[in-house]
Amino acid sequence: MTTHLPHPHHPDVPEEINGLRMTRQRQEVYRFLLGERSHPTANEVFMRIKEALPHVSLATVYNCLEALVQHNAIRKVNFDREPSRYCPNLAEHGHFHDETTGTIHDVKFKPGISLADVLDLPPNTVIKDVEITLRGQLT
Amino acid sequence: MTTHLPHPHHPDVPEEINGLRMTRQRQEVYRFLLGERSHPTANEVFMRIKEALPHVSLATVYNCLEALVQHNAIRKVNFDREPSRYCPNLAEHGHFHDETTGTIHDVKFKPGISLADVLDLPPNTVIKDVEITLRGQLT
DNA sequence: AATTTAAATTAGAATAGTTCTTGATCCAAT
DNA sequence: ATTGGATCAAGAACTATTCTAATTTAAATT
Repeated sequence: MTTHLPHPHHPDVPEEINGLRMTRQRQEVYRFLLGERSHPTANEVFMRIKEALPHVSLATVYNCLEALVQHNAIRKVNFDREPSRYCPNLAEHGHFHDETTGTIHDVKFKPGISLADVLDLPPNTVIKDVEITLRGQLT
Repeated sequence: MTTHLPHPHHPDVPEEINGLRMTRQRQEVYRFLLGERSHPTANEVFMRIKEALPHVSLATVYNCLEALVQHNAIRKVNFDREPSRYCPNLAEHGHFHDETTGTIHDVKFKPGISLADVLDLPPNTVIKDVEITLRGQLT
């Protein structure tokens, strides 16, 4: 089944991102993530965009998220084996998981610091992706 | 069903680790991990220790691994949402995932470096656990 | 040494996030 | 308008892990 909804113009979301055609569903997913700092799960995205697209399916949300990740529009973030979360912050950063509240906060690097300065990497290593996760409490 | 196997003395594995009684199953799991640098999954541990304990169950392997993690005898390591892997290296270190071969290498910090020197942590943050994952290629 | 009690183990069922399948629908280009 | 490839929807399938219930083991006590 399809939505048969009009395809309104969303001036804040372009027609295309890094070569990915922005369908109505992808727009809603992306637009919601842009306004969220809470690193929502696929299911949370699903629940939220159903308000705008009542017939959207969870599989489509997964498809949209995966497409956006593949085209470097968003990042997928994992904590242990909890449900994956999605993050529109493309700058290199880590994630602090506050165990008291369950909330997740982006953590920036101090200016001028690169991971290679810190880690004893094997020679001839090409790093394509870095993930830094911190767990603890805000007191 | 039970093994009815004798409980041989393994001089390289103590009777107790950090207050955790080392049953035969826990000994086999722990001993195998100590000799492995490949960060095996629960299933890989299971397949391997079946040679010594033919009647061991996968649930028991999960129980043993969890008990060892809880008592700080080993570490649980996650890459995205792939099956969890287990690591006997207790020193603070990261993991480099070589995408070409699929192998995982421990990565040490450069001496004298602490994460707090590198990250812009919010004030009043108590860090209980850090996980650093790198993905890339060895050329 | 027998009894009691708690912990550990096992086998299989249950769970949950994610992926897959299939058919329908949309969209761009002819 | 038609065609062909991409996208979507609904639900089934998959899989790593956890849970349940029953059994067995080990430790503590008599």
